[in-house]
Amino acid sequence: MSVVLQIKVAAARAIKELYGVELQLNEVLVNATKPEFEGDYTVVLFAFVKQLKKSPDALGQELGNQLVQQNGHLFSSFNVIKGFLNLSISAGFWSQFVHSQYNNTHFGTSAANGEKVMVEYSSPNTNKPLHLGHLRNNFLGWSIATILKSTGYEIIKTCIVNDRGIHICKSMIAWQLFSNGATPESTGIKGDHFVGDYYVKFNGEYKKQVQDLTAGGITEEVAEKEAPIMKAAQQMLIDWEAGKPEVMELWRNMNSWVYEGFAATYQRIGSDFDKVYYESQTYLLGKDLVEKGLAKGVFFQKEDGSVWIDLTAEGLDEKLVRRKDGTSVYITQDIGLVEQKQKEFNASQSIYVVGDEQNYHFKVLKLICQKLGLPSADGIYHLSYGMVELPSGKMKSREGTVVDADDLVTEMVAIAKQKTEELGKVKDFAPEELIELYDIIGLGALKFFLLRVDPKKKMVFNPEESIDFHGFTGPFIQYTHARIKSILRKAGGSSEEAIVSEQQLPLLPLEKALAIELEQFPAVLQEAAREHDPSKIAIYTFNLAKTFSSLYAEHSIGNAENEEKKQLRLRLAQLTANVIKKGMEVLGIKVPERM
RNA sequence: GGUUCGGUAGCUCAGCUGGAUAGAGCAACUGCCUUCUAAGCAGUAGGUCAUUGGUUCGAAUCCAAUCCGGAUCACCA
Repeated sequence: MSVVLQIKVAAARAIKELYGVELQLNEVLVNATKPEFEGDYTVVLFAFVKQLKKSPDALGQELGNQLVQQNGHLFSSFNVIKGFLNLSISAGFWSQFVHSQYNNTHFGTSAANGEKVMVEYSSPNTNKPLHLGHLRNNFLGWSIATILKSTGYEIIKTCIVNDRGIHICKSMIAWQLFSNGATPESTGIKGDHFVGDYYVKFNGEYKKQVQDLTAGGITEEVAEKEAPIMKAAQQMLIDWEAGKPEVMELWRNMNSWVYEGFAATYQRIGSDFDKVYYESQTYLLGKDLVEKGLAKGVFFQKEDGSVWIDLTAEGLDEKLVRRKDGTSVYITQDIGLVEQKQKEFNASQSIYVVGDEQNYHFKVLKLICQKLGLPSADGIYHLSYGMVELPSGKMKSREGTVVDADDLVTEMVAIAKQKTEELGKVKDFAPEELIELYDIIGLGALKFFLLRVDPKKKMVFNPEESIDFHGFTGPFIQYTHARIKSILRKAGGSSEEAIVSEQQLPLLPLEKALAIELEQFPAVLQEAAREHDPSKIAIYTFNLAKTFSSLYAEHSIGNAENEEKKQLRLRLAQLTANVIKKGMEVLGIKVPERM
């Protein structure tokens, strides 16, 4: 049980005993004490003043006395200022905490709770390579899955690949027209980029054809429909749906090139999936659910035969679920996939990591599933995240302002190499160790940069300024970890025999600050899991590293004043390294032993 | 227009279940490497928390209105 929780419990009990008033734990407000005052944690009393008909000062004195008397192991003293009861936690408590946890590499994590959660993320299109937006998605998805895993959930990571539709046909047509049979192998271009190039070529040619047609006096609207290359793409989609052999073969070929490219990128950035769904195999799902919905009266049919759901009572619109020609729409597939996942995995929660532009879609999806009575409907959770924008605004593929994922990763690793070489601290590393280190640092900087921001918020990436390696960054935290490891190596680790004197030495302010922060890690991890928010971990881990750095600069750890201090500090350092490692691990970031 | 998310230091962001004098990082400036890694530490400077009103012991935080910006409201996916 965390210290904050212990304080709440103790305070609620004391108030009950003193005044006979029963309080809920969440009615007791406990904050960290401001540095200018004496104490570690503060109970805010104003809320009780009216209810208990006591002055804040009298209440504080009585409550403080009661708490210290009854919880001598926890509290050493208290003071009351205005309506704030400042409590000092006893030095013995913190030492005991450090000495009991320093070697616990699972500190903060929870045992399996038997609950199963699906996390769907990444969801690429097979007509273009991954870009910066996908990176945010992948890092978020992987991280939230790992956070949930470390708090006791069983995780199934999934990905739905958008491998069919008109956009795929566009790249296919362009390849037929312009490639002369070129392949990734023959050109040496990574498969996903190779196919993406033909998608771009399609758009270039399409634009040209529309211009030519409008120059001939046709309106733009008609020209867009009549452009031969667009008609060819549409015909190809029809042929694909009909299963025409040569189209299918081309489709399979081009997709296999893309998958090869994706696999390399995923491997590089550390994304992986337990189950991959392909839209080509799921796009017909959900058709029977339309019938079921009609029978249940959840859906209704219009005169032209199209099928709808009326969500006006929920403040939304009428939403189409089947076209008049009998083909299904996007959301119908998604409903079908909800049912499919439920059959396969029967998870209690299903998290979709998808951009906030689809907020409305997921609201509708969940509502429809609930109305259809699908058992997993209530477990649908849209982890909605904001776009990554450039200083000039949104990234636009048409304007060539998309930041490519592979390029960015390569650049980050190159910068990591350059900075490391400038510092010249790892000259004794073997070549392959250096390559690994540059990867760890470059990717660490990138992942931390994208995960340190609240997922809900859109964020800005400026390609002109490279991502920082100082301050609130991944490399700073990695560096802190490497320093601790260096100390521990030199000290030969802390000894197994704890040296704890009878009368606890008071902790120095920085030692105590570090202990307090370390003790909060399990609660932070829980909170990040509950709120689906990795940035909580990023911020916490950074602050922890900062506190350690202050201690490091102020007090010697390996050569402390005496043996007891030395053991305490070594163990504080070791616990800090463990927590940094775990915190970074759930963000998908590795920490080096040296850098 | 409806719905919805946001607006905090020059820049990027914390803080938002109401609590003490609003915090970091970057950029700027000042110190600190003959003792554990200076990718660091200590410090200075930088704020009308978009605006107005309300709720109350107390508001960046809650409510209302207004202004600004994004997303969305497809027989696209």
